[in-house]
Amino acid sequence: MLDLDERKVKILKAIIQNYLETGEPVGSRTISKYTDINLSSATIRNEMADLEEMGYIIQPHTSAGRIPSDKGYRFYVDMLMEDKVKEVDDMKNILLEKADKLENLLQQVAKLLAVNTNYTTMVTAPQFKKKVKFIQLTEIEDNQLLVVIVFEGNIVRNKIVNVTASLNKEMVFKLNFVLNTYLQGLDLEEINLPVITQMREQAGEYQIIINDILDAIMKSVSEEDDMKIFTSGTTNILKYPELRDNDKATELLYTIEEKKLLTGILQDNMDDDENRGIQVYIGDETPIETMKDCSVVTATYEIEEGVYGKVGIIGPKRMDYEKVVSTLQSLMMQLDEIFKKKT
Amino acid sequence: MLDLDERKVKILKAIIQNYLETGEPVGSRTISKYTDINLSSATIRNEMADLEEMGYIIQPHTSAGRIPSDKGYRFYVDMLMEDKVKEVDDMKNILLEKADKLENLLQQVAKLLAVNTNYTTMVTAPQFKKKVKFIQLTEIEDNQLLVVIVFEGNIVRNKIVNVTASLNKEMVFKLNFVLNTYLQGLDLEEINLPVITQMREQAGEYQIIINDILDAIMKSVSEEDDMKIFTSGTTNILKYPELRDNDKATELLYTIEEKKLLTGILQDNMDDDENRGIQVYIGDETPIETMKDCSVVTATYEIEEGVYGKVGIIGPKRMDYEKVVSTLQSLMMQLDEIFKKKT
DNA sequence: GTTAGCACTCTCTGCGAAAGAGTGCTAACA
DNA sequence: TGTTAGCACTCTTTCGCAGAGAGTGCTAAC
Repeated sequence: MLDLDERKVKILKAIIQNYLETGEPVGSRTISKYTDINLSSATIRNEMADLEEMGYIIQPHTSAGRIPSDKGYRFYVDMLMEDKVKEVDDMKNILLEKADKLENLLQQVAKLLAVNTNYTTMVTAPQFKKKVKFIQLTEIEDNQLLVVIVFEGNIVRNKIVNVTASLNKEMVFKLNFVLNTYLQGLDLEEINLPVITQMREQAGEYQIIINDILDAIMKSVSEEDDMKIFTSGTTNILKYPELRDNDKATELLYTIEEKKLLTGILQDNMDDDENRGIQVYIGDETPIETMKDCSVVTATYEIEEGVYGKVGIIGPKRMDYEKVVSTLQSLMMQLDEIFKKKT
Repeated sequence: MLDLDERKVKILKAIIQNYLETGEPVGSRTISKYTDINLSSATIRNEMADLEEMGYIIQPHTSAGRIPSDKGYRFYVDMLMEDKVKEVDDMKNILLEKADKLENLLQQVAKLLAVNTNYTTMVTAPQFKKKVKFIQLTEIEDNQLLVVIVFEGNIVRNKIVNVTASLNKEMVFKLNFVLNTYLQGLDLEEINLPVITQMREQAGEYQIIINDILDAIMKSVSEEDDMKIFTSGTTNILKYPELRDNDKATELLYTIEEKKLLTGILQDNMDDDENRGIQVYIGDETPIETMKDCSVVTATYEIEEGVYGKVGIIGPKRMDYEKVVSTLQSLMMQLDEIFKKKT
């Protein structure tokens, strides 16, 4: 990687930056004229030939300028990017105003990011810890039970359960008591057969219902758990001619609509401690086939100790990495503040 | 409208059907050869000239065949369509399996329809009656209150409220009692100042919290109420060359992504009794500007007495109206069954 | 090591010719 | 009088080709 002398680096940087702006292949003349590198186009040409041989840039055809290769972008992202510390519009206020419910907040985050960056964005809901805080049963009809479950972190889920037996207050009271006694503080994984058997015994005559309720609990979690992903700015993709072409755009849009297909890149290595920062996937580096012509930048946010979600931005390979990265950094900080305040 | 003799009608129908299939302008020769109308192309040409003059068909340019005008489509939809009573794949079973929660069910409906028709689909959540069935407060932290509201029709909403005062069991109990006494059975519109004042008086020292809670109730309704719309098959639009072109596709996709923009066509005249059936909007007839080159077919479903939602299908003007209409009809019947069973 | 110069390559644009499709009109036919 | 065959005409689409433009690689000179 360090086989580049200073001049080559300068030229490479100039090529990439120019290409990021224009999206057109960059010729030697452009570099020699419009940068502070005072060399003739011929010299630049020689250097460019070298850079191409080394794989940092590519010539679409013989008589065109050069465009960065994936390797070139990689080098740029790793070594050349300057930290634009410019404070991005602070979104915090807008976010706090609009969003009281987590879902809405995340949707808003996606939208704000999309508007700010002009790329497509995606946000996953955090994978909350499934520790039961308490459970509350309420009778709503003679044979219908409303089950409200509050998990650690104040995640609330509710579900209506139809029971076969006819209900009465005593029964509901007892069930409430039993359920809470046994399940409070338990992780979902900890609700195993021994616990269930014990509860059954305690419940006495009502034990048939216990099953129904446990079912509901499990379902209500796994259901939402199948990865809620919020997206925004889908159509931004069509703003970039290199993606708009052919059927690539269609495939891409389809991938984004079928949100499940995005998990590949958003779930990727959430547990790996190293990958908590900002990650950049360039072209082929992406785990998602249909995004081979794109770059994706992801970041991890933390809602509270140990509860993570991800934010991602999808754009053309020539995306404005600096802006995207700094915007994400800024966003992460602001989200941190929001969540800390909330707790 | 009845200025068309039988032969003209036959020819018009042939033109439209052919165009629906191919998407290409239809020439006189095609009609004379590939239909059971035994006339020479010359005769057909004469008739076509007439039809054009009357506004049913259009010539994109002098030496091209004819394509239907909006008026032509309208005539076709109103007069010529045959009821394909063919039973469409019964979706009921798939639906019942997959969807226990209303939201999921509606999302599934959208998806199924999209897959079945190859068009873009949208489904609105039903506008439920906002009659309070009961309210339940639970203390989850020292200064946090979980408010669960169940509305008529077993729609459940929950919200966490931060209160300034520190809570205790007595307080929560009393508030629960007061709220339920006063609000049960009330429509949200009926919660007016007198009621609120009375409640305040009853609540005594806790009256500050009452406001917070009422706020939460109102918010939790209006929030979800801002029209949940589910869409699916967005990218299907790109399958039709006449829409794929230019920036029209982009605009369309944008309209669909910004689901709020769809309310124009989905909320339209829900109260009008006449419009409960299946409605077809052709080209300019649509209330949504960006869909001028599309046709939209909507249908109204009824979840229970007086609670309606809409289903819509967006496609090119040359959409397969017969199939779409019959699919929707079949879907409506199946939804009816599902909802009746549920209640 | 740098640069000027030049031949070379490739793409893009515009243009005209040719092909193809379909029409409208006229004249003949039943 | 309605239907049809025939033909000239119009318009689009396709193709090839020439010329312009952009950029290169190489060579030779500085």
